[in-house]
Amino acid sequence: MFEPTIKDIAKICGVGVSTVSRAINNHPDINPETKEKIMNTIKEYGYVPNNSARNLKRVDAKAIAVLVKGISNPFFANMIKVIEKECKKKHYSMELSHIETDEDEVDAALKVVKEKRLRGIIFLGGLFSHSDEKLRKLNVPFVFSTAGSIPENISKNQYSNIGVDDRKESARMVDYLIGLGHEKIAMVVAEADEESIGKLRLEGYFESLQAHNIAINPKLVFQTSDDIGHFSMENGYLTTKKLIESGEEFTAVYAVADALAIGAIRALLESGLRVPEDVSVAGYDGIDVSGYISPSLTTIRQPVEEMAKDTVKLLFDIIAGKKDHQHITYDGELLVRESTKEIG
Amino acid sequence: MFEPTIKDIAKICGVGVSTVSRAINNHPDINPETKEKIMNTIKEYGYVPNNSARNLKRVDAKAIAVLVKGISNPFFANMIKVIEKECKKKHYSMELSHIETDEDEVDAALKVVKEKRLRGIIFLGGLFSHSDEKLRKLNVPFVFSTAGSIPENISKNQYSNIGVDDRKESARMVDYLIGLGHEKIAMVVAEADEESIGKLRLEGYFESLQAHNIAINPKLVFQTSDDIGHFSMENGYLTTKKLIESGEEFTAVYAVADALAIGAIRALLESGLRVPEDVSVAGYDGIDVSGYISPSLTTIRQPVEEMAKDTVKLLFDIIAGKKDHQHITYDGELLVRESTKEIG
DNA sequence: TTGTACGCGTTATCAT
DNA sequence: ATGATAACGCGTACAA
Repeated sequence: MFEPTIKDIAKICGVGVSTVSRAINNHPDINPETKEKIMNTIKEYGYVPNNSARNLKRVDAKAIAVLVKGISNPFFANMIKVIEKECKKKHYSMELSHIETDEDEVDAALKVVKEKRLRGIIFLGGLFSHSDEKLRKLNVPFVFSTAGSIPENISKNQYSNIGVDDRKESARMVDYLIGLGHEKIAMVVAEADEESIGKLRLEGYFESLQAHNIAINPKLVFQTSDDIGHFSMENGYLTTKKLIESGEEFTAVYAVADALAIGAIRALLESGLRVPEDVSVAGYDGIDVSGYISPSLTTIRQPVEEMAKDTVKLLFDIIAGKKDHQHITYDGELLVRESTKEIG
Repeated sequence: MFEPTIKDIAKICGVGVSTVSRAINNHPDINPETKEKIMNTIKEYGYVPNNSARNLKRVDAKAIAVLVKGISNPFFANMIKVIEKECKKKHYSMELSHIETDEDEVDAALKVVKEKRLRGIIFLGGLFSHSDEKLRKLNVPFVFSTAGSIPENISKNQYSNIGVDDRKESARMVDYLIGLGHEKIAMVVAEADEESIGKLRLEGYFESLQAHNIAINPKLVFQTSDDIGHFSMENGYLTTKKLIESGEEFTAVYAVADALAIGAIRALLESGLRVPEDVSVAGYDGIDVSGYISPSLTTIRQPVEEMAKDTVKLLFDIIAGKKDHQHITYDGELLVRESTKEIG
């Protein structure tokens, strides 16, 4: 199989390599006829420019990268779409890359920046446990998005952060449940031990209970299993089964993610409990499906579109030198739906 | 900001570049002490090898790429996970890349192969409308997965194909509904006009009706809107609303995707119709959530895990020259659950 | 075991 | 408008 290079094309056309390069890259200084001839040979021979070689030379890529932690999270799918659309508007290309749960996102970022000469990075998901020093190495602007609340350990002028305050919003949900008369609120939580959204949301739960002088009952806090998808419906289902079997009394279940809540509802229903008549159920995230199931799920919706748009805008502003790093917190929206109900 | 290259590291360590290279790439011919010293300086200076330069030199990457069309499809998330796991077992790395709906997957494949010197490609989703000629340019083995049924227009020894026969499985679902006594089966279909799974599944519907001598009522076939996500719950919801408003009589709704079916159920419920007492609903795909909603959804489950595993295995076998291209068809599994019911 | 030098395919600079 | 040529950063053949 013959893989033509730019040299081959040049030779075939009887021109220099730079002319071919100009044809490919839409440079102005080129005779339209020459260009057309070159483009035709390119098509004829199926020439595909080697991106590695291009990136090697290129200084400036007019591109950004989006680094997503946890590809399976449907929550990100929407954000990515919006980000992509916004990038297109600015004539930037977007490199999407996903990182393993156990991979260091800053290391990954370091790599792609070097490889592709990007102008900026958006981190979706993941944690904040990065040293100032490492972050400094990343000498392109970057924005963390949907990252819970702002950690105190790194200097704020190193990076931007956009997201909702998970602790606060979580407390708001529990406030709401308490307002409905619930006091025995069971908690289904994932990844509470790590520095993650799970922990923040659990803290919000504690915070709200304390604020209302309701004693915390540790027997009502159930951790999901580590063996299967942490935020999966299956995990919500199994964990809620355990809760039911524990015999502990409860009038509401609050799960730190909609997927978990959906599993929880199923588990309750199968045990003969009605939702919301016997038990109220609340979730967090506001994923699409939460509004289509029956009963539809009361949850906290994050303003995904708005956040995504602002993330891109902010990043471009920083790239253009128009702005400094910022830390923006959005309010979540409490979506009161069918799965929660006032009690006696 | 100083970005050290391999030369800088070599100079700092007082060694040649090749020694540094050997240290990085775990080559055997190197003094352990030298290696340690080099690795330390690398860490100290935060040296990150430039991947573009590496790829440019590299002939053989021990890596494959997975090209996914439609990142938002939760159906693929599972497959990708399995593929990744299998790749790790073989000590291959996996490059995940997503393609726009309107992008040509073969062109995209051509690019990544050149850029990364990959050994093989797995296509997830997407269509088959590619010319033999173009496919031939892709001189690494590739496997199409979950691609519906096999098209006749390209030579089968050019590529492999793994998937379920969407037309047949779709017919099976309709057979089942008819077996329950349903004759007025409404259809919610997406992308029926293109050469896609939507069309195949619709054909299966026609096939089954004809086989049972039931007249096809075009007024019961509803196309989803093109304006919003083709396979989204919202689209299923809105389309079913239209169906209900049309006044056409029906006892069952068959949607060509679970997401659509979930939207359909919601629409029916909101209109005061009970599922399955008044209307049976069936989906297709077997995504996780279909088993957790109430009523749980009768659907066709594709053997995702098995297919993903076999896809990887087959690709590796072809790479190793152990096998020729193959075309494997899996049987779907009819998951009879709560959303369908026998009628008088 | 280690170092030198060349080339991978492209773009940018400079000359023409 | 076009062509020759020097980088880009790395791996590797070959020499030492």
